[in-house]
Amino acid sequence: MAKSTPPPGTADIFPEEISRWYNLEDTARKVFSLYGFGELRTPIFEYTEVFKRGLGDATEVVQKEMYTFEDRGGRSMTLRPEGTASVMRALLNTDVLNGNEKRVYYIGPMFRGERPAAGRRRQFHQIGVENVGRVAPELDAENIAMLMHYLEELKITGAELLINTRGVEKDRIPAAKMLKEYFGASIDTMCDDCKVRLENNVWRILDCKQTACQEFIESAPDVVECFTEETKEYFKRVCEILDSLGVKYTVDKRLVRGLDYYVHTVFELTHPGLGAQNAIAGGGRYEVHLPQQKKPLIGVGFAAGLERLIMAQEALRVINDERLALDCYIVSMGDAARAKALELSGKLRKANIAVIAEVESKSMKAQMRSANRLNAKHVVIIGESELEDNVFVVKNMSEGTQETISFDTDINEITKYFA
RNA sequence: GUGGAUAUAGCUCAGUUGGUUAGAGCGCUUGGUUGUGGCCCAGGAGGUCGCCGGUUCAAAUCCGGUUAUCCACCCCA
Repeated sequence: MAKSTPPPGTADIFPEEISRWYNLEDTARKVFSLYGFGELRTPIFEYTEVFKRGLGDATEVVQKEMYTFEDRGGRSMTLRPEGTASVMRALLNTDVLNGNEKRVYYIGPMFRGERPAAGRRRQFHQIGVENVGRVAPELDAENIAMLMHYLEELKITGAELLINTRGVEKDRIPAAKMLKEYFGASIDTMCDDCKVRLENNVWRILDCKQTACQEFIESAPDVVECFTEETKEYFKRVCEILDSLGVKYTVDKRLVRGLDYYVHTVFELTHPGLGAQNAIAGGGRYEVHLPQQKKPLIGVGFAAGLERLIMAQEALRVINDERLALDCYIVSMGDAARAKALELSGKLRKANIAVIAEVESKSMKAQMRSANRLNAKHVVIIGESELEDNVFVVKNMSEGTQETISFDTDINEITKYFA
């Protein structure tokens, strides 16, 4: 069949389902602004280096999921696979490097060349926030609290929050060494992915789901033991603040996350209503290195997947089906009446009344059915007799009542009939 | 990249061990007294059964290939 399907992993979003999206976006704007965040819109593609450096060369995302292409000048560009790197690149133009705090959020499409599955698209949409420029456990905790606040407003209940600490660079050197020694002893019996990870990203082994690797991961030494007291204290403070804010969480020592820029607090929010791809949001504290920058940009943030938030809402039967509100549908009989209908529709729209005028010569019954199908609140009827008297009829569809109005009536007066 | 499932009307799906003009519900459309919607009733339109090839007197049905979609692995939002 010659149906037209969009490219794999992409989807058209039709007017009937768009109110879900408005809801997620409007709620985000409302909640995030309560915490002093403003929207930042960055380009949808960047120099490839921004992501390579920003996310880390060894990450899965950079290695095999990016949509990279050459522009006409032969420069390597990449469709953004996530939002943080672009935001940091943009903020270089501000004074964040001097210790000034910036609070921004973004909403938009992201692109990863993965095999589509439930809750996983190649073009998907994220809402993310970044609190950049300062390091404080209070901010890590507030970031998580804001995410929970957002979810609450979306009526998404039953989500599980997992948190962990990744330490900072100086904590990781001894920790990575320890893990390497530990896993090195049994790497021969572990999965192929882990063999690679042992060399370029030992931490990710802790995240491995292969059954063959489980027994080794279970009894792996606790990396936190290698962390400095300062780092441990930082995480403890984050947990304490979350407790005081009444945020429920579970510490998961195996939570690593896939991007290299994370330090200190990392977290993931999962929901049982989603299937295998059950993370609806994730984030943490980060240090992002950008091309030609000596100092990394520091911040804390999260990103939530809009498609997944919608899946969670649907699983919870959160109703959100505002239909297109049509104030008026104009039924006309004959060419002369139709001309009058178009004239009237123009006037009504300028008075902020949403109007559709029927343009086909259908029977009145058919036109009335159309009005009903479109959920019109009122119907204007213009037939031959109305034309003769220079009037039109306004019918209130829910009441079933109707009134006759002269075309000469002042528009402000006419408007009242559509209230 | 690897595995599994599916592919019939705009949508959701039936279609028996191959057998005449391929079905239902919803939707769409026309009408049910001249110009009034929803409910109800009666008609109507709409499908090269994903595509290509094979087996057969005969294929939506069996076989092979191909493409697409979905699900899972993986990874993450």
